Amino acid sequence: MDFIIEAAVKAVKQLYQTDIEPAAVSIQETRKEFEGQVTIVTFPFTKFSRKGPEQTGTEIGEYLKNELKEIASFNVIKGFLNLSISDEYWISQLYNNITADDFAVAKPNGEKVMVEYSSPNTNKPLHLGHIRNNLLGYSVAEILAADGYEVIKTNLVNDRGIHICKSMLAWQKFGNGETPESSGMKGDHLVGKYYVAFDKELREQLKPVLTEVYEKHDLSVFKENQKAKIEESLATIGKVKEKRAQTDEASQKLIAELDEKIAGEEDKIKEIAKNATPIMIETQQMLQKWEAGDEEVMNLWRTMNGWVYAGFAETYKQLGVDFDKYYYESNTYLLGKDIIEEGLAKGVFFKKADNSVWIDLSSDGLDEKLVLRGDGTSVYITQDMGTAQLKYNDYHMDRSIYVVGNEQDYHFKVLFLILQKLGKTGADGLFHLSYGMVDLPSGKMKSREGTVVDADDLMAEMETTAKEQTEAMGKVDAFSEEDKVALYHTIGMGALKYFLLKVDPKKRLLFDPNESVDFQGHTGPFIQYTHARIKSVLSRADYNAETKPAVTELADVERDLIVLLDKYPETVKEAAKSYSPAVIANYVYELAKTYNKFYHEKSILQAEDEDSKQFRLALSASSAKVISKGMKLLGIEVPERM
RNA sequence: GCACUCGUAGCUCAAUUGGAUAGAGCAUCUGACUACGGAUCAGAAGGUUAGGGGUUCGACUCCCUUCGAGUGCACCA
Repeated sequence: MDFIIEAAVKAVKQLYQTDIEPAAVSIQETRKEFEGQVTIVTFPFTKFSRKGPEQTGTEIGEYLKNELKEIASFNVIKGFLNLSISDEYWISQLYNNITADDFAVAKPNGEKVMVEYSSPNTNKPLHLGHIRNNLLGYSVAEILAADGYEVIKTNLVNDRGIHICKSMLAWQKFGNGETPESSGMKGDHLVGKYYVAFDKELREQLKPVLTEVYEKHDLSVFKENQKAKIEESLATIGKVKEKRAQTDEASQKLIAELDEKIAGEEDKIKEIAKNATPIMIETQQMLQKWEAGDEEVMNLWRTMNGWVYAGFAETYKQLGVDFDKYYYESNTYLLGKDIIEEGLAKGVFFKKADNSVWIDLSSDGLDEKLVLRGDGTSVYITQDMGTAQLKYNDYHMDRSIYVVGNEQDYHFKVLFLILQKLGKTGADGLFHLSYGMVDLPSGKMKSREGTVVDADDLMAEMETTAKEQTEAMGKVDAFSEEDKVALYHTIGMGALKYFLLKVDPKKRLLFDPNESVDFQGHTGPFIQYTHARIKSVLSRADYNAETKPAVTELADVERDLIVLLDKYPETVKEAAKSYSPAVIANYVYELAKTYNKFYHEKSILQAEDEDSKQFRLALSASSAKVISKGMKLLGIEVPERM
């Protein structure tokens, strides 16, 4: 609708002798209860016109109507100028733009963008939280590609570290040589099983250590600094308990607070005490061996990671996501130290007496942040600085997007700020696509309480539900077994993906495992059904896409449909700009809904005449095309029949 | 304690980024052509946008404040 904005700018200049920016023209879709398709808000112009909003609107309306042949009529209600654009214009949009093969196919914009997503740990299988991450990352990559970017999808695999050693050690101790082949388990699940086994053993071994602390008050197994921390916590617990004893039983809120405080301190002690268990000490030793390149440990590491990768590959395939480039932390965890040197030389970082390196971000409203330990070893952020540099060296991308949960907001704020202060090329193009956690009705998913929703299980359940629902309708009896299986996958995944993607990424998402994902209403299958139905109609008709039927007037639903279809390219732009698949999801739903309304109101195959029929077929074909394109941006397939 | 995020119909989500009478789906109730596919469509009911104050011609949106929920504040990753 740029031509309207342009004309409005001209109108203000002609009528009120004032130059305004195109961005200053507030333009929006006309609300359904009023006549017209495009509305200009005229309140902002009253200061130039020095007339009331109605009169200003009328004057601009008159001007536009004379100036633009596309404007058939207008009406003014309060400060809103509603423009009715001619049917001729909409019909020509359909035939000249929407039905064209290159409709909404963006020209390459010459910019490169990297999208990093998934980034799993190789010690346990993927869960629902990972699913959201993967779907978001994949979809954002698709959307950016559709907007003309060259996209590189990357996966930074967390394949090393103490947590990986935990499952390795547990397998060594309790595994009896079990393999995916011998157990029939998917590799990632098998490794996850030993991660759980480790945790169980750790809890057993923790009991005597805690007894030492709480009953015998013997802290001799701990190092000096650990001792000090435990003593501090013990002292706090003592004080809080005293206060609790004096508190009136009636003030329940205060008691709850105090109990929480005690639990918090006890957790701190537990964390420290864990390190004194034999199994944790062994794990630490294993990690040291790994870092030293010990042959036996490396072999075990390679073998078990290999199992996990095979498992992940299967999950990714089911999910329909993929990557152009894998980075492994085992290759990147030592990076970043040269950047420390660089930062020190530039005066961005400073050194403390114990040789540790820091950055002072207090002028940016943040704290001092450690970037290198006193013993010269890296911390998390050191490594991330190095990896950012590595990625840039590899691809020289203009932008880099990290799809990571919002619990790491602070980390990325700091990381990006550091890179900017270092004056790194590309630092301004960094963006943390921070998404909300997936919660259950009971709150967070907790592996210890067994409430984690496993990715593979969930996908399998979705397919089963799709199967039940479809069979109940008895519409696929003619399908081959193979086609049925494929269809159930398409529908089940469509329901799941749409359910997760229709919500604004920033917002937390509630998932109730006891309530199956819907297949009716505002859902993926609703949209898939609409597509299949259109295809069914098209297959029964002799649709001629080449000729242009002589149609000059539109029914309201027909016009609504074209207006929506016409909006698709700018919707993709908006989604790309805000990195939000939800924008696409809501648009496609609106489109499907409008098509269904049209379908019910207007007969296609029994249209009044051949021109109308061909016109409605063109509308139908275009709707199917845009539904299919939009859903593809969400990573959702649409079936021909269902 | 400090910082950040969030709070919209019973439930799950929208609201063109400050615009008109806050819209959808689910659930509830009422209807639909002997069908171009009923996983659909039409309608009813459902709201003090957590509460209070402010800025503005105009506030779900911006500012202040109270309440409630979540997350982060390691020489862990």
